[in-house]
Amino acid sequence: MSIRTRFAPSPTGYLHVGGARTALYSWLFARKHGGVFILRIEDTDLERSTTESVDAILESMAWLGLNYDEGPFYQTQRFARYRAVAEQLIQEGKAYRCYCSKERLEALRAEQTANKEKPRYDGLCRELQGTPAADAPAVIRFKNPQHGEVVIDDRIKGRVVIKNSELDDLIIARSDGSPTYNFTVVVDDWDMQVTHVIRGDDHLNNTPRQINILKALGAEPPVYAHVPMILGSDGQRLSKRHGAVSVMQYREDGFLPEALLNYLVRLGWSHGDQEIFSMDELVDLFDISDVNRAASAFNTEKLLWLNQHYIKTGDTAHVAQHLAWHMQRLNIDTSQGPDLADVVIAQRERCKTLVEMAQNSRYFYQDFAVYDEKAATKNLKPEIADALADLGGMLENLSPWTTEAVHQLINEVAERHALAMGKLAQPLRIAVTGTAVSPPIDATVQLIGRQRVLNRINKAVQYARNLATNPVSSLTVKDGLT
RNA sequence: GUCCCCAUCGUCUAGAGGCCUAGGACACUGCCCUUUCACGGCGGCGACAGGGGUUCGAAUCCCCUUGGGGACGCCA
Repeated sequence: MSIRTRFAPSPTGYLHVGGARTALYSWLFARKHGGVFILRIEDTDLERSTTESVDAILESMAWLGLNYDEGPFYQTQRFARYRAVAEQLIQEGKAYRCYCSKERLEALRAEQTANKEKPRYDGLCRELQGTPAADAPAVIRFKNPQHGEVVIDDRIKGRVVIKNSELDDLIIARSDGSPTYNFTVVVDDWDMQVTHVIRGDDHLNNTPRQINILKALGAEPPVYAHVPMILGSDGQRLSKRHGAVSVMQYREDGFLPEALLNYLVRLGWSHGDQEIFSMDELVDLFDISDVNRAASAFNTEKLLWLNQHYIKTGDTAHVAQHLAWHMQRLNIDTSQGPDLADVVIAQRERCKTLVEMAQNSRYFYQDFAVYDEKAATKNLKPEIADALADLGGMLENLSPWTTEAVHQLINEVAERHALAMGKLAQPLRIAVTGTAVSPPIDATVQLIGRQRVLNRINKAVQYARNLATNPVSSLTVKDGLT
């Protein structure tokens, strides 16, 4: 029998990193065994489910590259099926209608809590004889076994035993007829022939109930693997106050999907000392039973390091493609200027995120109106004006326009003016980029292009000379640059 | 409160009784490289939660304590 796994998010929000990791583990496990990966949308909570959330989840999965073989299936489209199974359970005496009011249940819970007991349904309607008014509102409860125990041979947690006396008769259908989570999961995993349920360990407690229902249906329970949760950097449950938690937020913050994936897979799983994994390697090396049992804290610093690694070593065209998305978000038109792949090559060693790269690459495509004040004051002094002007003149006729030629020219001009390389390079950097930080100056000049460089040098010469007579008002370049 | 799960550097982890005076990675930090910022190279700092057992020998097995996390809904 071939392996079938599923990822079953509820569309009540975006896809967060914990869900993404669970999806990744399920996906990897299916791929490793040549199995099937199913996507199922658990939208039975009509109040909180939204189509926006569905879209966000689908978009996140696509961005991560976690493709599914079947689905997405929507539980809201399977209500008839759940209803039929619930009726069948009633017919077989394995479930019953419960007429207890919410008020009664609340009072029961309050009493049990006061007595320091675990709040549970007391089974009042379990043995109810005869039917109250036909239209009396009723929920359907599953008749959970009252004795014995349930054994889960979890692939991650190991053997977990729960006494049936700890469980109660859970509601499988609400009074409006809609099915509840623990029931839909069971019916779906059964119908979809899921062989391995890989999910967050917050569901470990639900598992014995689900196994009991499965058994009542005469179904063979799947193999379970409960993956530990991801905590925030402070060891607390991950939430918005920890910063980014949604997959799409990481996209917006300038992360590459392969970096996020690599980070997530290593959170709770490892293969010796190896840190960097390609997806192909993961499909080969990953095994769900190697996942750690303990929860782990999300650490953005390490993600950043991985991101930079992939920016630095990835295929430039690939990185450029992702960079283009960010350039567009910053409204930077990249049609007039250097090839983005060349910008990636120039910038890749000094950026941890693509947002950083995009922001620091503006000057390749757009003119700037002001200099970084500190840098300009320090470097664009009157005494450098002549050398800069000289360099501008030389650049005007430089041929060929290559990084090497630019480099050589800067050296020559520096020498002619008795300046150390850096004494000319830094003013030039401010002149052409407006800031004190950029890729190597020769490559920067080459990429910006001759015309823009000449214009900017002219402005800088003006600025530097002006500084001598009017140090305060000349802090900005008034006319702007072309 | 009851039940369930968990416990190695700040963080992610290696470790499946002797190979461990506990290894790697991120972060931090010292030096080198260097036209800026970086990249890179070589070092440093830094952990087996505590207590009992079992054993010739325990980070590794067992028990207790402590500390985290989860579940206990007509949410999923």
